[in-house]
Amino acid sequence: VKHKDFSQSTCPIARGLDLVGEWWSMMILRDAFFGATRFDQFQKSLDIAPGILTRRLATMVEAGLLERRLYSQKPPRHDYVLTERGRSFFPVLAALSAWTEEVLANEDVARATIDRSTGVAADLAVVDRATGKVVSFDDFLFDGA
Amino acid sequence: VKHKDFSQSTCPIARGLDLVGEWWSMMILRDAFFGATRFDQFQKSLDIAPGILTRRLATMVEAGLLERRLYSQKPPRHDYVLTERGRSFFPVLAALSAWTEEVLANEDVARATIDRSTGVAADLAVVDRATGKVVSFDDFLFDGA
DNA sequence: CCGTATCCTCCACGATACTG
DNA sequence: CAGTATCGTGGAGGATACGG
Repeated sequence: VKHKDFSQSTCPIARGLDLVGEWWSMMILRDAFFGATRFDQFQKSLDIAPGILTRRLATMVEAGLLERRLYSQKPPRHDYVLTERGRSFFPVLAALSAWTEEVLANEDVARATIDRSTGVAADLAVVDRATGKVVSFDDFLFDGA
Repeated sequence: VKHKDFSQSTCPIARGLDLVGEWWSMMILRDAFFGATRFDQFQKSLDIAPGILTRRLATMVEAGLLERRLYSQKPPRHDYVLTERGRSFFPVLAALSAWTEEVLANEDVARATIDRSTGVAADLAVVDRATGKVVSFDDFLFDGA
């Protein structure tokens, strides 16, 4: 029996984490956004055990984030390419990356060690498409109340 | 010895996940954004075991996302309130929430089960503050290349 | 080069009982 | 109400060997 199963949850955050919440998933997506498609590209870049990479790749294909595309008949070889759904996850990763950089900017030690080239964006904001307004926690509070 | 320790990683995504990557962390943040501050508010809302809630709360305080604030001397009682760092995580959660709703909008069964009130935003976009442009994967590709 | 198979470890999480 | 204490488990992740 699975510990956490939120595939039936009504909360979009829980459902989202159900799809990409495993630790390596986001890292694999990051590499995919950077152009990786081959098994060993992911493997070397992430320094991940091959067995667990196989598993993560499989669940992500199942979740519709990646597509397994045959590029060689014999021996059978596959590319793992982002689906539309996977590509649409980009803003989330960008937001996370931007948040971390913002947070670490205040820590002297961390600043020197952060490699911006592995980040995806510098300074991001989330806006409401309808109004064009920046979505902040304070706005959220007002709207919600 | 810890399995995954990316506190020294140079990748902002890995570092970010190191701070909020545990499954319940984001759910706790969600509740905090919705106004929860007391132990049992989180506990009942999330239906989480008290022991693990204690641990998650402690690590999140340690990570600087929450602040433990004494509101009663005897017996000693605490509020868990968002720090500035915690509040600044809001856009990430908003982006994740928006992504999930977008993804599930195409699934008939899911559509009926999603409760928008537990999401944080209807239709969001992530933009670059400097240019005001919407951040998409395709733009990223062009900029990167 | 692209994985699969196997075995192992550890810790996040679950359940429950209990206390000031 | 606001937790602490204890015990148990499954699965994510690790290491390595092997195969087409």
